[in-house]
Parts: sequence; structure tokens; C-alpha cells
Amino acid sequence: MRADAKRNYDRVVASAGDVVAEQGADASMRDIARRADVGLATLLRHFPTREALLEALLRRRFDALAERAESADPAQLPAETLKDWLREFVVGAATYRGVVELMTAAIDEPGSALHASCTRMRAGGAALLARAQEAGVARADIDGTDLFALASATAWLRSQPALDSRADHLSTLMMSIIIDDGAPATVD
Amino acid sequence: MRADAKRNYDRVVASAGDVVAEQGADASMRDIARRADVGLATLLRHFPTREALLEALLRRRFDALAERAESADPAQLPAETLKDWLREFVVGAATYRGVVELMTAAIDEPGSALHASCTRMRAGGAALLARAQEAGVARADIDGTDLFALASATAWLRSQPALDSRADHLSTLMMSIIIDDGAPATVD
DNA sequence: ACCTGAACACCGTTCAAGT
DNA sequence: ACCTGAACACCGTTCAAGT
Repeated sequence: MRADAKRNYDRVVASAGDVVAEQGADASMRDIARRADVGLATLLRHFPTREALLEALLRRRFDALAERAESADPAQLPAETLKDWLREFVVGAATYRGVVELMTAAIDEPGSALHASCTRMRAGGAALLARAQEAGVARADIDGTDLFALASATAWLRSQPALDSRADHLSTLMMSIIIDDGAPATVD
Repeated sequence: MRADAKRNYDRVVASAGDVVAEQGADASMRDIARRADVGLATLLRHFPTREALLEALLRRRFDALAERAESADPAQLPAETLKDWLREFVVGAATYRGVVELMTAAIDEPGSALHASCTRMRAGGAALLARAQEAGVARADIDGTDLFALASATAWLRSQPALDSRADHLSTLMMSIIIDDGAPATVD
């Protein structure tokens, strides 16, 4: 990549971070380009789709989440490990408004830019779930796809501005579907 | 209302029903007007906002749902009554893609055209929930707003095309947060 | 009273022209 | 190689002109 191209790329990503944080995942691409002091066409050549741009924003976080699941400490309590992971999944998926919708759509659309990170996260979550199920601390009649869906629904609740004040309570309730370790489930 | 105005009004509602069923709640208003063989400006004078148009589409169903909660048979089992009502709430809120988002937003925006029906439904649900809680068959640490939120999250899951095949299973799981009557919760 | 076409300021897509 | 302005077909909003 040429030096000026790299510079533009970085400016766009930085600008997108700001604008998407303000306006959500359906923010105006023109707006993002404007704030990056870049032509709209330039933005679109670096990121041909909206999802490609969001992927650049979310990749780091999503990859970290997948790795964390893959290299989970087997000595830790399975319920705690799963709970911690879910908590971070939900926070990650709720950082920008409108991202959860794109994730659930992307996971069965192989063409989507978000597809890879989403399937990888689902696999990671499924492994943690299986360990918890074997230990008898997670509900037995759910699989990785259910887990991904329920965690997404939790993130969806979290990203509704109207429900901001009870976000933690609702997350705790959602958690209680999945985990059953005797202790009262909690998010904080 | 003049005869021709009434005719246009009805044409628009009918057309909106079709288009919104196909494209979701963010369908193009121009498209709806076109299919109704009406000028866009005419549509917008009958329904100044998108929510006003959706309200016309959903009113009947939402009012029926509220009435049903208000006049629930006290002889019936509280858990069954609540379960049946939730089931219908979820189906109603998931008929059109994108409606749940509008509902959760509308419930704390008194200006919204959907505000009245949503608050009335929440009140109805809260009453059924209270009866179930007194009978000890519903979780004690939730209120009407939580119930509305959880039912909305269920409807959200149901309106994700990618999750179509496990919609019933996910609804059952969500139900299990709220109701606890010993019997395995189920939606069908 | 009610309807409508047209002007307006937006949007994302596409591409020929520029460095 | 990379960038960009401009044309295009859309969108919802607004309003003057028509019946």
C-alpha cells in the first residue's frame, strides 16, 4: 500500500470510529468520508461495503474474543469462564448501535465481511458452553448457535437507549437462561 | 373525511400492509405511495410520520392484545394466561421486521404514534405478571418494563431471518426466564 | 377540503478524468 | 497506483398551484 493510501485508510477508520459511535452502524458513509477529509469514492474503494468498514472497526476486539475462548484456562471454573466470556461478547456486540443485527445476518451469509469473525466467535463460545454443560452448570438443551443468538439478544437489549437504566438487570436475567450453577447469576 | 380522501386513506393502508410485509418497517414511503396509486405528498398528509402509518397497521392487533390482558379470566391458571398472552405479544411484535425496535423506542417517547398502544400493552402485561407472581409461578424480581423488554427481545430473535428455523426453541428458552411453573415451558 | 408535481437536500453507486 | 468530482437513481420533506 502506498504511503498516501495508508494515510487515507487510517483517517477513514478513525473517522468511522467517531461517526459510528455517534450515529450507529447505519451512519452516513458520506459523513464519514467528510470527517476524514477524503473523497467518498476513496472511502468506498478501501471499504467496498459498510460491513467491510465495520469489520475494520471490530476485528481487533472480535479476534481477541475468539482467541480468549480458544485458549481458556482449563483449571478455571467452567461456569465462571463462560460467564466472563459472554459478558465481554455482549459488551463488544453492543459498542455500536445496529451491529448485532449485522452480526446475526453475517453468520449465515458467507459473503459478508463479518462472517469469519462471527463464526469463529460462535465456535469459541460453543467450546466454553460444552465444558460448562459437561460440568452440569449450563443448560443442556442449547448449542453454539443458540448461545450466539441469546448473547446477541442480550446485546440487542443493551443497545436500546430506552432500556439503558436496567441494562445490567436484563443481562443478568438473560444469563440465567444459560448458566445454572446455583449461585445467583450477575453481570457486575 | 371526504369520500375521495377516505378512499385514498384506505388504499395507502392496504398498500403499506403489503410493502411493509415485504421490506420491513423501514420500507420506502415513496414505494408505498406508488403502489397505492397516490402522490407521496398525499400519503404524508394522512400519515405525517412513518410511525403514524405503522400505528394504523398495528392498532387493531395491539388494542386486542391490551383488552385481552385487561379482561383476563381470573379462573384460568395465571401461568397459562401469562404464557398465552406473551406468545401473542411476540407474534404481533414480530409480524413486520423492524417493528420491535420502534416499539421499545416508542414506549418512553410520549410523542410517538405508537406510544399509547405500547404503554397500554405494558400495563396489561404487568397485571398478568403480578397475578402469576402472587401465585408463585413467575419470577419475582421482574416488573412490567422488564417483561416488555424480554418479550421484545424474544420478538427480535423471531424476526431475524437467520434464526427462523429455531424460532420456537428460542422463544421457549426466553419464556423460561419469566415463568416457572414446574412444567417445561413451550411455545407450541 | 383535498390532491399533486416539483424543488430541495440528502443518500450510496459508478466511472471517466486527473496526478 | 491511487484519488476525486460529477452524474445517477434513489430517499423524505416541504410547498405553491390546481381542482
